[in-house]
Amino acid sequence: MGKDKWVTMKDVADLAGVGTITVSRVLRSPEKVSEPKRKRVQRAIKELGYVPDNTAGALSSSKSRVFGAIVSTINDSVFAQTLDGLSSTLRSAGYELLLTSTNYDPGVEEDALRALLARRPDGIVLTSTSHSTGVTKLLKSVSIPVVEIWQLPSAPLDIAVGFSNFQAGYDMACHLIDSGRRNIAFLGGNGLRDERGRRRREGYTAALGAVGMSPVTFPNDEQGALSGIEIGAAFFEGCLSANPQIDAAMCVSDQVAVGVLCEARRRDVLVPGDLAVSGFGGFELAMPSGFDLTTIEVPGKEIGVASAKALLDPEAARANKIIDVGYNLIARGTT
Amino acid sequence: MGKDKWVTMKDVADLAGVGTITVSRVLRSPEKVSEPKRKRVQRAIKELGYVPDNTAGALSSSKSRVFGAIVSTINDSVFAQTLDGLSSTLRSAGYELLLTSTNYDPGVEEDALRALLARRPDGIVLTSTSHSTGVTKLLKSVSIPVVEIWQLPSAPLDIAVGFSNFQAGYDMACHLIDSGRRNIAFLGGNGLRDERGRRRREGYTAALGAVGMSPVTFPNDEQGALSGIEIGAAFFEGCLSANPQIDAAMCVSDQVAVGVLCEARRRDVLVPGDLAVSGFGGFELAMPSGFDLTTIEVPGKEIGVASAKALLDPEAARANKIIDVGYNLIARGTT
DNA sequence: GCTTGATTTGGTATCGATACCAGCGTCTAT
DNA sequence: ATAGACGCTGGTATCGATACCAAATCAAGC
Repeated sequence: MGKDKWVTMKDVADLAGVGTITVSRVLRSPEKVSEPKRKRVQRAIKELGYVPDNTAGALSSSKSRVFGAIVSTINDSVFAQTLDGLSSTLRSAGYELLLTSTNYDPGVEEDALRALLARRPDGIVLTSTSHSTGVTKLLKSVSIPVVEIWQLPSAPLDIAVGFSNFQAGYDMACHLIDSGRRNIAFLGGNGLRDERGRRRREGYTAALGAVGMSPVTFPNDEQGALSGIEIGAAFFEGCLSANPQIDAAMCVSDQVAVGVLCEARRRDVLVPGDLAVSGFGGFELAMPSGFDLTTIEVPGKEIGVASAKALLDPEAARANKIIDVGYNLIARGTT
Repeated sequence: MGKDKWVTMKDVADLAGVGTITVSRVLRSPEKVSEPKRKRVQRAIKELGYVPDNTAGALSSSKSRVFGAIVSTINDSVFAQTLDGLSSTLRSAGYELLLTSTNYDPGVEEDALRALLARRPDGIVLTSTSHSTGVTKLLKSVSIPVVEIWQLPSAPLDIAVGFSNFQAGYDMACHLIDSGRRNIAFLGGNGLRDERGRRRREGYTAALGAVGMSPVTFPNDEQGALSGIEIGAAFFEGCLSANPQIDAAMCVSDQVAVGVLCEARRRDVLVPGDLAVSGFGGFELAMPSGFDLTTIEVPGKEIGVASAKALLDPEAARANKIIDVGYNLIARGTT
């Protein structure tokens, strides 16, 4: 498998006839090196196929040029967009991303964080907002920027980028109420693990309360293990057949909403005539050429890009600590 | 902001009254340290809140305990599953994952690879299979395991984990032919960037050729910029209205298939009566409670897990170099 | 009691880059 | 002509952990 040894900076320096520090400068601050030497060093780098060792650089400069990210799951298109924005913005600034997922298990967050900190990252991105005391303590003892994303916490540890899930839930419920619905059920978002979904549900409850309506409860309300689309389908069994007065299904996600829509078609329930349906996320299938689903579109990629900027220039970001990227309620054919 | 200095191994050693090397051993090979000292060291670690510095460790042991991954895009549910499997398997073995995406731009692959190599990873995972000469040269000059995933190359650089997209396309086309379809169109997978989709299309062409049928071509066949669901919807404009004899739409992905299904409903085209539809990927919406879509289910997570195992034990994996995880053709209601 | 061998422990050099500081040459101002 | 300033360059110490080797400890066997 090729040679076992890496070319070092010294090799390059010797070939170019300069000191190692000059090679280092050519890479990190070329403007400080005279034209002829710079050219010579660059030629030597190319000739030897030199790839610098950033771990060594990190040790001596205590700047790792790496950022760490802890996400609840990669396997969700909205997070994926965020990671995409984060990773490409960081990379074009010469930084790398260390990725860890907790799979919605808060117990592993501290371990994951320790493992990340062991790489001495220049900053950290977290998706969850309620942390164990161990995690909070670790984060506070560290002097690097910490960015919490997606759910805006009331008191950010350092910097937060996202939007209010509560407000989004509130707005969507208002939209359904305004369009004449009177018996609105909320589907999903009751698992302990999905904090963001729970907030949306809370917003829904609050909006109903504000106009004197009360949430529709139904037995089959605990579907932790089901996938989004199955929750949507199961809704008809547990809820609609028992509570035929329900005229709107406000879903915690587009996936759940699509599950509802698929099952509605099978049962000849008219949407939006008999039942209004709304989603959350703004993913591809909600578009007019797909399900034409009323949903809340979240700027996932923008969250990633904004977080990256916050990491790269924490001082500027700390000026207003909370960066609200907002969301768009898009009313379409299903309501 | 907290304090600016990290606790070092020496601090722990001093508090516990041992040498630094003993602390190192407690962390890396506890069984080599006597019970009392081990306990003492562990208490000191806890008391000081010591977090080891792996960059320093990497430098002296030349083992970074980090693996690098270069993917075409994070923003695709199948890759996300793979990354999930990869990252969780690696993490439970004490390794971390450095993630980079190329956004399907082969031009950035070499840069991304150089950046990864600068972190001296213990191994690398790549999604694409056709690399530039620069990339190939770099990978060959390196003595770490290189795992190519998803598309199985004919001659792997080192280790490959995935399945044959060609064969999958072939099988699906056969399924459609066997169920009596005679005019089968292939949708998508014609972009230059999506190599895996192209292979599926090639399998389709080959299967048709084997029974003396020829591919259905249609004008609107170049939809590089459209999203999957839009390609599916556009199909009706560019193809079906002009070629009404078409009786099957074999789609490069589940997303495209869903686009076709949504539009078919709008136009009252009967599925599978007038038109058979098949997808690829086996994602959530293809399930019976969703679209009940005939599709090819790919074990995305398993690819991630198998790659992780290959990285962790390259010698074992090199025994058969190509690890075919296979796929499942699931015939459902749309064909 | 003393040797042998296994086990446990610590000192020191080392990994590859960068920080810091000193030295050199060139240029300008006096 | 000389002093001071500035741009460029290189030597050496350093970052924090681990490898390597040697020393110390302990148990068992004669």
